[in-house]
Amino acid sequence: MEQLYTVNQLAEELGITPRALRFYEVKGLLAPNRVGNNRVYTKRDRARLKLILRGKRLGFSLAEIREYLDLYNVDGGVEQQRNLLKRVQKRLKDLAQQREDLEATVRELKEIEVQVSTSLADRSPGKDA
Amino acid sequence: MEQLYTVNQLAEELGITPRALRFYEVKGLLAPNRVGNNRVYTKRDRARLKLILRGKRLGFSLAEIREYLDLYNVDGGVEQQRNLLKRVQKRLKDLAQQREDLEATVRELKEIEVQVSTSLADRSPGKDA
DNA sequence: CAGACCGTTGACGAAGACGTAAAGGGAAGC
DNA sequence: GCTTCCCTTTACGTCTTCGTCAACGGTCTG
Repeated sequence: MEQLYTVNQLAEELGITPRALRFYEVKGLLAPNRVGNNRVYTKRDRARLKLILRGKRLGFSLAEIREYLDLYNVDGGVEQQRNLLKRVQKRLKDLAQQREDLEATVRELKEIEVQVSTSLADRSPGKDA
Repeated sequence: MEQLYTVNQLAEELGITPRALRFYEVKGLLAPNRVGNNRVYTKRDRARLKLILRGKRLGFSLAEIREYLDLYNVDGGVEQQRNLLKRVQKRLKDLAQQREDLEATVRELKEIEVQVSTSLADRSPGKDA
C-alpha cells in the first residue's frame, strides 16, 4: 500500500544523485530503513528529503539543514521546548534578513530589465510603424 | 574628496577578512586600483563588494555572483543587450523560486512557533491567573 | 638605522559537498 | 551456473572558499 523507493528511484525522481542521498545519510539528515543491506525510502523520507533540497535552494549548508530539520521535533520537556522556540525564532529572524536581500535584488534586476527593454525598444522603433 | 580604503579598512568595515577581499579579486569579482603595489578601493568598489556580500547571504557561489555582477553592465550592442535581458529574466525566475521556498519555510516555522508557544502556555497556566 | 607597522605574493591546509572508480553481494533471467 | 543488474561499502579525487603561515617590501618613528 505504501509507496516505497530505492536510492536510485528516489534520487532520479527528485533530480539528485544516489551518491548525494547516501551522503546525506552519513551526515545524519536521513535514516532510511534497510531491507537486508539495501536502503528503502518511505514517503516520510521523501518529504524530509524535499525539505533538505529546499534548504539547499535557500543556500543553507547541510549542517544548517540538519538543525533546521530538528526544529520539526516539537516534542520534549518544557526546557527543550523553550530552547526550540528560541531556535525557531532565530531562524525566522535570519529568514527575514534573507527576504530583504532577496527583494532588494529582485528590485534591482527588474529595474535593469526595464532599462534594457526600453533601450532595445528605442533602438529598433520599427514594430509600431 | 573621494573616500578611499585600504584592504584592511574595507574588510573591517564590512566585517570580512582582507584575505577574502584578495580572494574575490583573484576570482575576478573585484578589481581595485593600485598605488604602487597596494590596493586602493573606491566607493564603487565598496558598493560592488556589498553586492557580493548580499549574494553570499542569498546562498550564491562566487561564480554565480560574478555572473550576477555582469548583469549590471547595461552597455553593449543590440545582441549583447538581448543576451543580457535573457540572463536578467532567468535570474528573476530563479529568485521567484527562491522566494517561494523562503515563504514556505517561513510559514512552516511560524506554525511551529505557534504550536510550541501554545504548548508551553498550556503547560504553565499561571500567568493569567 | 633599527624596529614597528602596514601591505604584498606564494604556498600549504582545511572543511563542505559531493564525484568517481574499485571491489563485492544478492537476485533474476537464460 | 553464468551473466546482468541493482545495490553496497571504502577510498581517493575535486572544487570551492577561504585560513594560516612564511618571507618579503615600503614607510614612518624614535
